[in-house]
Amino acid sequence: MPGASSNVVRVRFAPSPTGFLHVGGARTAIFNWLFARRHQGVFVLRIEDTDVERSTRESEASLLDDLRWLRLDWDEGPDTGGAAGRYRQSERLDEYRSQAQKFMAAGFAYSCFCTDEQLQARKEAARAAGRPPQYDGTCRALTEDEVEGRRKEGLPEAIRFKVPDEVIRFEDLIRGDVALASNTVGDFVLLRSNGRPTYNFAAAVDDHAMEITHVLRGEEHLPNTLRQVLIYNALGASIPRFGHLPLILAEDRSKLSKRHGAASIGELRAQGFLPEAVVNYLVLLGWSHPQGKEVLSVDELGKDFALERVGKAAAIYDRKKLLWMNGQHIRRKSVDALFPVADPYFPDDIRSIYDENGRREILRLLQDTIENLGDLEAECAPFRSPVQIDSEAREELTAADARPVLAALAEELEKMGDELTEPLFKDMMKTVGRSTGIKGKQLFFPVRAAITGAVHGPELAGVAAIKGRDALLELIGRAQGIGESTS
RNA sequence: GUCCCCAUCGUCUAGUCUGGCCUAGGACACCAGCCUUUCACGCUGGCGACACGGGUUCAAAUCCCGUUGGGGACGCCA
Repeated sequence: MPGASSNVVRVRFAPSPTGFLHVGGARTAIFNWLFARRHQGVFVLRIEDTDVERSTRESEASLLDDLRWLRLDWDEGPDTGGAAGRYRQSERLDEYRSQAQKFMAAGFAYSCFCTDEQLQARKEAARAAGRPPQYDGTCRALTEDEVEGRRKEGLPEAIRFKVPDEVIRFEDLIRGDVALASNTVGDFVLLRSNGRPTYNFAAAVDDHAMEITHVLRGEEHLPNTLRQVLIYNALGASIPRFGHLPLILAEDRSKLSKRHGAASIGELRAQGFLPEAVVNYLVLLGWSHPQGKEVLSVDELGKDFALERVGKAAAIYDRKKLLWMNGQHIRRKSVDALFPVADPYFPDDIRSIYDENGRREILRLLQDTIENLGDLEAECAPFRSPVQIDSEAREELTAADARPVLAALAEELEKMGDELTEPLFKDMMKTVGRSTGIKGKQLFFPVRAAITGAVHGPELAGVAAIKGRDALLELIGRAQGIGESTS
């Protein structure tokens, strides 16, 4: 595919399949995806599984799964094929090996036979002496004979890049002019002694082979960018544009990592966050809409997103605002659009009591109150069977006014046909109020307590209509029993 | 330790490039009130920041320098 260059924007998201997708990675993926969208470009998904020990196919599968859930569709990737053919680095080993050989031949790289122990010892010594713990170039000076000798001894052989002494300058899409001195890094490994490439080598070789035009990634990669540019130079290739995104930090201001609670996308999904809310929230960590809009649809984001409005300062991940954002998106959806995604979050007992229409009605009632779909579990309490009566509700049922109110309501219910609607229930309550002379909270609390088991909850008439006459009569009967036994 | 990056309300941010319109705007959270039979939703209001010190300038949140603070990177991890 080299040679097929054109002006299309090509970006990539290149996770390593060593764990779950987490908000930091997701944010990087989102920015790349949005950038591709905005420029009618190509979004490439590449799997960086060069670490044999830690990479797993399960992680890869869950990564793709989370990406799909976020609706970040890729144009080229491990499952789609594409111009580059292979999008897993483990399937591209021949590329890295042959490139490493070319570097050796051209004098850009050399063999290294240092052992882990030696490396470790020198690193500690350097640290103790207050020097940066970089590779000291021991094997750089090896003669051809010495190299041959070590090979014959069967020593493990790695290939290191001969870092030239120079200053790399480039215009970062987000941070502006960046100058990085190559003497801040030692001769780094290109090919491990097990024949696998390291991250920096594989990433640079692939970004070049896949004709990536813009590399958007977290700021922690700035030192890697230096190494990768050096490789690009050795390749004789022109470098892509780089943009280093500000980091997402945990509440304690350290880099957000797996230890920091529910920061994995999978968990957010399990808890009932909507993908559009997660995307919306994460984009706002570092980017702001030109008109200051906050609640945005994915389409709006795709239309208005631009790197120019991405800031440089790290941002702290705030779950409270994510929750608020999620509530906003839940409320924006029509019940019909929300139902398919919300339905799996109904607890099993509710599912067995109410059919699809029943659950849809419950959702309609709860849509304005919940912050995430996981709240459905708790908010469904009034609809469970049997209804649990909490202590506050119990107190209401033993109040003096409870007995006449409940009796009158039961009487009204007995008189009606079987179709109980919200307006009908409201009328009944009016009638009960008139006949008993009780009004306001004294009128409503006992009824609420009897039919929902709590003094707080969704709109009473709505609950009543969903439950229906027979269930109501039964609940009232039970409540009357409680009122009498305790009074 | 060395190198690099960053710096506006507790948090996300607008404003900074192109100094004056900034007695610094919005959002989350928090507090109060309203709405409501309740909780929530919603609405209204309140609290709350230009890290500090020097310059430059008629004028600085905005430009420059320093200090402090925070973060990241220094792997045969990515």
